[in-house]
Amino acid sequence: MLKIGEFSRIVNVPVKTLRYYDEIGLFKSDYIDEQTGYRFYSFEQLPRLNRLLALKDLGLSLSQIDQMLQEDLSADQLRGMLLLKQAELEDVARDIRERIARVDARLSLIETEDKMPDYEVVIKTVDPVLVASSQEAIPDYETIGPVMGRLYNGVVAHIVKHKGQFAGPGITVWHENLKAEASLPIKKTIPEGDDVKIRELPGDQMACLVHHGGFEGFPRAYQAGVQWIEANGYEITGPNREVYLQFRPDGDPKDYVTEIQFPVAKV
Amino acid sequence: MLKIGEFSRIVNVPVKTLRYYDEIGLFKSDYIDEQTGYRFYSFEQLPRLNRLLALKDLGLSLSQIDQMLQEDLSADQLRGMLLLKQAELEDVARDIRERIARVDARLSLIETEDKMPDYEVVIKTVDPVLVASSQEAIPDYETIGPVMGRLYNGVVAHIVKHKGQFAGPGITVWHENLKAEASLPIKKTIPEGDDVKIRELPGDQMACLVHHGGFEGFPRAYQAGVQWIEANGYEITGPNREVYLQFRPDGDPKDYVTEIQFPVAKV
DNA sequence: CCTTGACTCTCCAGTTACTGGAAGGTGTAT
DNA sequence: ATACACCTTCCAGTAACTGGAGAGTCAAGG
Repeated sequence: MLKIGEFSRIVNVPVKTLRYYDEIGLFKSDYIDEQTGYRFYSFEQLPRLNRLLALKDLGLSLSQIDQMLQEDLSADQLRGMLLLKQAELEDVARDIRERIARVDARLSLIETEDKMPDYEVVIKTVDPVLVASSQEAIPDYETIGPVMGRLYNGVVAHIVKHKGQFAGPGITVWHENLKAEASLPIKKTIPEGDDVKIRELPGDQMACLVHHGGFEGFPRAYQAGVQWIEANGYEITGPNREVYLQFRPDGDPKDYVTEIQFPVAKV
Repeated sequence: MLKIGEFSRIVNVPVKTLRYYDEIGLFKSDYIDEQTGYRFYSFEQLPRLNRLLALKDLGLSLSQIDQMLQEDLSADQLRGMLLLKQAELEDVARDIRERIARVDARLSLIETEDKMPDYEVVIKTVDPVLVASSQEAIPDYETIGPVMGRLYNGVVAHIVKHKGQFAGPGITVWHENLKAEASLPIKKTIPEGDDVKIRELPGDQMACLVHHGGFEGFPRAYQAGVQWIEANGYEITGPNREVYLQFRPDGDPKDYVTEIQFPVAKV
């Protein structure tokens, strides 16, 4: 019989930890002196503790270990739990690799610009949203402003006409060949019009960045977004969007806030 | 101004989390209605939150992020923190890889034996220990018993003669060519004898396994140890040891408990 | 004007696997 | 007798939330 300190030295597990395992019932002392409360351990307990430690080394949680230490588990059950853990570890490993890549990307940005990047890109999952929208190809860059104004005015008019309820800020979806889809989220569906369609913008994983200020700053923001996507091993999988979080046609462009979203997937 | 729920939807961060960040002072709401206690957020706060989220994506802790969000950090300081994090992530990645290897090894053991292995190997750091020891080459396997008996008796006699204090169970160190060193830990140093030397067994990282029963079972235990060491990417770096945790010459061999230790290093 | 339902608030508890410390009892060597 | 190491229990703290209770707020619909 060994006192807790002696046992601790043999198995190289802190006394506190042994007491903790005792408390949660994972590894009980062999015998407790009723007078003093001293815990005593025996050599017969070594195999169980060693198995416990080996399983802990695999990264299993204490409650999983508790299960695996039950005597009556079949080899198949053991295999199952280990396979599960294996998959989990692979996930974590991938995660860490991606993290390292992101740190590397940020470090090289700091090297070139000598400060934190101007735009922060975050990946988030965007929910599907019901919108009324109208689209049109933009002939050239100068006409973006007027055409967008016309499109949004048309959609607003259509929603108002059918007593629809607005549900959020405007979203422009940029299809190929400079075709812009001006959409406004609505709470419930309403009839379609000649130009105004009702549809659901699909939810997706998006790389998002926020631009503060007028539209003249968009090219730099887009560039930052595309750069990040490339550096972090994603690829663009569909039309990108602009969400006009803060915008009024008569407001000061300095106050505009726009979120630019690119649907992405890991390469 | 946005209520917490609206803001939460835009940034895709749970309301609870925003309140938590507010509480710890990492990301305060812009304004709080004194009447109702409602938190209000503004679009101007988006950049800070996005930077926060981006840094969180790198795996930084909230307190590290808090530091990095200070305005007055130089590019060098930022670089330093990121480099630190990078190194830390590399460590974690290595750790995970080793863990995966251990899980794989155990899975293949289960495949072949259809149950948990008989011997559990754990890596632990063994402290240096002061011993009195005596060594001798063993001519062949049959004579191990008598020779070891003679060696240990000699060491015991020497320690008793010099009034040394025993400090733990006997340890046999197996040097090359079947040379056995019978050592007994002592509390304080004592004079050496003709055959009995005083020395410190070095501390080391050891792969350890515990064998219950008589010495006839040692070959299987050794085999299990060596197998594990190979399968888990370690190599043996010195003479292995046997620690006789429970042993009496006149006892029942079934009750013997021996720990076999191999000094190892990652390949 | 009242009700309903969606939001919001604060406060408390729980999560994991321990770790540290305080206050007090025990065992052994000098 | 007295150090001193060792043992006990109990409480608090860690990181980053998450869940729930109980109560107050707000806007829309009947």
